[in-house]
Amino acid sequence: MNRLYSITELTREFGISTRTLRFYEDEGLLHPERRGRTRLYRTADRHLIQQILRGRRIGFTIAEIREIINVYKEPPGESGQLKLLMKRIDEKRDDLRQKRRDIEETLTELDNIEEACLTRLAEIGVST
Amino acid sequence: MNRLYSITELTREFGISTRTLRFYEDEGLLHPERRGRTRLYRTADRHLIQQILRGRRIGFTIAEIREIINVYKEPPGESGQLKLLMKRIDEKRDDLRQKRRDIEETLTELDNIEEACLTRLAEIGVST
DNA sequence: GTAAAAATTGACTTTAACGTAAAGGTCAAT
DNA sequence: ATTGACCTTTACGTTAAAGTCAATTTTTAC
Repeated sequence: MNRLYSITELTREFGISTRTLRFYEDEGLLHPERRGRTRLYRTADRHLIQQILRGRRIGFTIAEIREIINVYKEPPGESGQLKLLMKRIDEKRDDLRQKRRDIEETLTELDNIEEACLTRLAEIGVST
Repeated sequence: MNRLYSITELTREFGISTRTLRFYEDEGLLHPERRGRTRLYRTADRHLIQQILRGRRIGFTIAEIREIINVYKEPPGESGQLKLLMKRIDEKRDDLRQKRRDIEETLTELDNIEEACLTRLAEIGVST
């Protein structure tokens, strides 16, 4: 399954625009091949896009996403750099854990609101 | 404990700027009292700010936060409105669940990267 | 081989969520 | 009465992440 994807094929699959994919390319997140001037995306690119979108959904900036990608591509070799990276990772992790707590709380809150809605509907006498 | 808070007191507590609090007020999220021209925040306002910041952390827009606040203030009385609201809530919930999955995955990923860092450090021969 | 559909680049625009700067009012302490 | 710490409003600036538009190619379909 090492087929090639066109840009619109991917925009449809992921619900994003061509502008977005080119923007990510300009930002150095993607490097699709070219046949002439036309972009051709491989499976690896597809995976990268999934990661990028996942990062985007949880509020990472392009710069942060690029940083993670780059770490995968070439992890730092020097011990100072490695330690710094680990510190940054720890911070990010705390961030994400806080976010997860926020989400739990908000989910509970939404449950409560919905409950109240149902009660209200019952009062009004509407069958759900 | 129904004391009053000044604007800077709250900015310090929450690590935000006065600009931000005034902005939230302009956006109709907060309505602190006034003594003369000076804003005075009550405990209820403090709680609201916490909710606002929580919403912000998980990526809600001001409009979405305002919407939630307003639902609390005056839940819709008409059945059509209620049903619409419930639909919106369901969507938001799906959103948040997706986000939670994204966070879990990313946390795992960060663990892996950190692991790799530790391995690398050991190779280099640095004692952590 | 030609027309329509799809892709390209480049430049300009937009939106949200504040930041920042100007220009000053208030009040307590020195 | 001056300093310093806070407070105010108004208004323009900034940044990230695309959206939009126009003017070309390029590809695909017939």
